[in-house]
Amino acid sequence: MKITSRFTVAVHTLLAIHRFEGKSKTTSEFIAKSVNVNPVVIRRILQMLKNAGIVEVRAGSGGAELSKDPSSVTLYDVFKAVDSLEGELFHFHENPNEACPVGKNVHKVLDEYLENAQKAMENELKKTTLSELFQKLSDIEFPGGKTSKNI
Amino acid sequence: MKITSRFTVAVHTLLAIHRFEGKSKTTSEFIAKSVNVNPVVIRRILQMLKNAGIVEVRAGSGGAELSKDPSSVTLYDVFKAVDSLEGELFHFHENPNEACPVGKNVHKVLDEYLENAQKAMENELKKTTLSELFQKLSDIEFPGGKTSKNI
DNA sequence: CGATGTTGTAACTATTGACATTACAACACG
DNA sequence: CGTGTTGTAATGTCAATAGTTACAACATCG
Repeated sequence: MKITSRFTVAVHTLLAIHRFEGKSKTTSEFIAKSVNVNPVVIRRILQMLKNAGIVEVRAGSGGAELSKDPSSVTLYDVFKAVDSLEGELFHFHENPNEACPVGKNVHKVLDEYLENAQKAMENELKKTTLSELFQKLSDIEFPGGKTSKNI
Repeated sequence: MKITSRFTVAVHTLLAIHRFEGKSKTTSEFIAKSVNVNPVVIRRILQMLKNAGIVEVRAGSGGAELSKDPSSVTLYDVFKAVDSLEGELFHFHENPNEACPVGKNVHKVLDEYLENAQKAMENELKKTTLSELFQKLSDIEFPGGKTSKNI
């Protein structure tokens, strides 16, 4: 029914990695405290982000960092990395009756529109990059912009 | 993770009600056979569609029919009627740590973008009306258009 | 090189929500 | 009135997420 919280946890994780870069070692435990979930959940998500080439994770020594320019990573990339809808956002009932003219054709009638709806959502996510999010967090934290990294 | 199959079942139901109008009594059992689910599932969905003012259901005598002009009912209306996301498509982790600058502000940073993504999807669904779907089903069933109702 | 802290991952549990199913009272209409 | 249907509650089943424990593999520091 809803999209997993993995997605927002992943974004939260990336925000934390950036925010505390050079300030704290961003271990799974550290991030877990900020998100308020079990560290294993963070490790699992870090793995998915790693597989998507978005972060580097240091086994042993601990901590994670971005492995891409944040202006080249969109919310969509993060979404795809962790929330594998395996393609489909909408969930079709499995076995419509092929002997019925409606059951036989529902897919042909509907699929196109459902696809478009999903794509509209995904395209919207593609509009936002991590660097925008970092900037926004910074703006919220330091309204004057004094301590912003971007001066 | 995914959107309930209730949505596609509901559309299927509406297609069936229209397709068999005047030809068969569209009881929950009849529709259930086309969709291939339990009749109770159809009754529940018919209730939700009724509450949304989209259909009339005849208790006792049986059957259901559209109570609105199909050109005024969009996929979005159906979606809202049966798949109560209670607002949110995306699912936020519950209790981010307020003591952490990231945990304290994730919502402020992210909400706007998530909302926009959901709205993009919903707006896409608003573009399609039931009458378009009926027409499309008819076109698929009767490619020549001979038996189409719209001659 | 060994102690320490961390990741990577498996295994198990708890919880949640959708859907299936059974059952039956309320109801409409011939 | 009898039949077939809806409306709805109660219960069962199943899949997926997330929580938790546990531990081997690994990196780094002293």
